[in-house]
Amino acid sequence: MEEIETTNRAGLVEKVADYLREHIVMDHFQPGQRLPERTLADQLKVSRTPMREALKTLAAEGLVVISPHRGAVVADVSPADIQEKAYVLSVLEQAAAELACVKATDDDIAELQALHFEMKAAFLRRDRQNYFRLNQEIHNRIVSLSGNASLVEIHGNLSRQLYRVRYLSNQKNDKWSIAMAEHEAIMAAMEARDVERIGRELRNHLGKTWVKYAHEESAQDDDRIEPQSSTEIG
Amino acid sequence: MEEIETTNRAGLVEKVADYLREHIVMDHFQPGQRLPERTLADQLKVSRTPMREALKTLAAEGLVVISPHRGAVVADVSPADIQEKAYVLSVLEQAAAELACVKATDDDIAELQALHFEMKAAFLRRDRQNYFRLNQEIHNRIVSLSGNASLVEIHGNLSRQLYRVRYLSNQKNDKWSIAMAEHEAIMAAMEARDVERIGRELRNHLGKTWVKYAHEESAQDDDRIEPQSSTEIG
DNA sequence: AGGATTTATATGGTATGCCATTATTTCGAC
DNA sequence: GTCGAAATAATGGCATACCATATAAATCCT
Repeated sequence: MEEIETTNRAGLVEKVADYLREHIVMDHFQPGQRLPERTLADQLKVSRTPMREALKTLAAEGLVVISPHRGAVVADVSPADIQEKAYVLSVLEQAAAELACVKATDDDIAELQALHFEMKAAFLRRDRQNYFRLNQEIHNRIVSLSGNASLVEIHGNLSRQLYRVRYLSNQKNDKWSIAMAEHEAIMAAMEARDVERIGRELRNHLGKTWVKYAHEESAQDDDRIEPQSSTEIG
Repeated sequence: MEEIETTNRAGLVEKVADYLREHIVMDHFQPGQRLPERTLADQLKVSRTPMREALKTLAAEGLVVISPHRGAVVADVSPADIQEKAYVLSVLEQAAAELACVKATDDDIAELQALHFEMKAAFLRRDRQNYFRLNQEIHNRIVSLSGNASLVEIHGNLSRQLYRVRYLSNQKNDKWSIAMAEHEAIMAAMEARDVERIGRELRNHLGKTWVKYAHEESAQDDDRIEPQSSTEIG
């Protein structure tokens, strides 16, 4: 069933980490669920060592929690945790947007707008999948345009920790139009290179779109994106 | 010479990580220096496994960089890196201070002021050691008072990454009085619970005190704090 | 003599075995 | 019958041996 290519074992821990991350993020492992290294290692046909290191990596990313002599469990992100992390994320994205607003080239902004219109297309088609993906890409792109590597890295980590709840939220969020309007405003501010305004819009946009949907999760189990990870990893 | 207590081996990786972190942060390992796991493990009388995991932990914290099949080296924090990280740190501390300004109890603020006056005492005595320690503690305390665990954690990581340069900067910084004045202003804003003002003051305070001292490091090797880690670890 | 190729050595990556700790289950006593 | 204690099973922590790769050095060819 689940197996990882046995030849070319270089970077095994990365593959295992990616695999586990995908499954955690896609909510195939419930929060609080134990991740016994021996069992998982056997299932993936790898030894315990890369599994241990992969779990440690995910622990550093905040997706799992490792307790001494207790092992690893999927991080249980409480509603309070989600709000806290979401707040930090909004702070980081605001800072990033302000930097990007100044440093981005016209081409960068053009590309951003292209993505924005792609997303709008997905929005009009009620294509949740692509809407979600493009939304993510736009936010990540803005952070990248800040030109601050540290900011990019920290934002990425935090974003991953919130990926699951954001994904689940997107599945049931009926306030697409509001989010779209906010995105329009953000893009306009970026185009006008209005630092003050983009900060305000971004801060306003985040923190209210999907936070309140926290922990209504697992309400429906159908219509999920299949991780495809077994094929990607092998 | 360097050895770790053989009994009570619970949490060995933490001890090893603490040991290495201390030495890196105290600049006993130069940036770019290789950290061969086998050699270090032998020196510390531990096996490679906890050493590997400790290095992985430090890599996650950004203190070392691990390249595939190349091993771990002490992270070389370039001046550009320092500025980037320092900027993110200032953003985080500003956000934290704004939260703390609202959420802190009167007792919290009183304790903060007590620390502030202790620091002022150290300042008047030209006691760099305690001035530095108290300064650190005050900043960390403010972040704690934000009540945002995620913010505390991320700030802590980033702060550790900058500890070395901040420490070295403190050794030669002759602009103590300016920093002190800024601290006074921050405390005043906190006491007045003026969110707007504390954000401004904090943002102003950080980013100019020690950033420009980046990478003038290793100018003097005397008058350092000895890590004391061999005794702490054992 | 200089450069390239090959080989040797050092170092990281992975697998596995043993030991310590913890959780669970069962048996006994109240 | 229930609560507690002890034993056993399950799991993580650590050590070590083996394998793959990269870097270096040395030798050979040009």
